[in-house]
Amino acid sequence: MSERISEAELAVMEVLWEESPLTATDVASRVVASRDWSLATVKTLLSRLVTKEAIGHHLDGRRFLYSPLVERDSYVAGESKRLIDRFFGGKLMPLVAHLAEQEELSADDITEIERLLREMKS
Amino acid sequence: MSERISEAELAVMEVLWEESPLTATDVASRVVASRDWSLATVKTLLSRLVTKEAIGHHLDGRRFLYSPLVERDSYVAGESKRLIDRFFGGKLMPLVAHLAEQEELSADDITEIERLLREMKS
DNA sequence: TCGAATCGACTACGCCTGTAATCGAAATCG
DNA sequence: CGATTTCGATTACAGGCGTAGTCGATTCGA
Repeated sequence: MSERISEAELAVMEVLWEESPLTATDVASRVVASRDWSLATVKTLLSRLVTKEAIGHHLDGRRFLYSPLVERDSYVAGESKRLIDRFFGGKLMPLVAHLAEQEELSADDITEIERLLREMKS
Repeated sequence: MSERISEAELAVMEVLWEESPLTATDVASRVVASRDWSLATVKTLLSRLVTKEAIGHHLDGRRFLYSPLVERDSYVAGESKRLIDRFFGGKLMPLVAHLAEQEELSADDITEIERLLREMKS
């Protein structure tokens, strides 16, 4: 099952998560906004992602249209869980505490989170 | 500044964060509890960590004693921030919301977080 | 129709990572 | 003292990753 998606590949995934299906050229032109890559590089990343079954492609005339097979939400969930498992014994609370200590959450942030939690309880 | 610590190297860091200074052999015997590595492997990881300046060593007789140079807290903070920046636009709230949606938060977790937030407000 | 552009496939190549083995110097054991 | 163990240092090597170039086929433009 799902191999790990690398940092560079992730930039490609983000593009496809935002809009799909896209051709390799379309992906490249969108990805170039954030990374200075050649078309060839983007093509390599696309084919590696196909191999990993993170994205799929189907022929449209003589080129491929690429689409994500992995949902952003589930990928993000997996990565979040990895982090929390590795560093916080699988518990979210210590993460929140940790972040709270590090960066100061604004009073508004706190109120917002509290509201969210209250909603979640019902 | 600080190069990235790899997954395997992290297992070594965890040992040293728990107890230090330690000799290579000591680290190896502790790390073997979780990963099935040879002493040689642990030594390689130690020397790579020294190169990366994630740990330091000083001679004790004819061997080295190794100690972390990077604090666990600041490393974890960095990794957490990376994740939150990459996936949640740098804001904590969406992470909490996300985990809530994935149902990775128990009712107890929520109560605990609420208590924590209340403390933080004062 | 013929050259130019484009496509996907394949190849390249250096660095990092995981996982060790080996080597020479030193120390310890007998 | 000589043999064995133990250290750190050096070397190894395959696979993944970042970053691309090249090639053969196709299609498009003139």
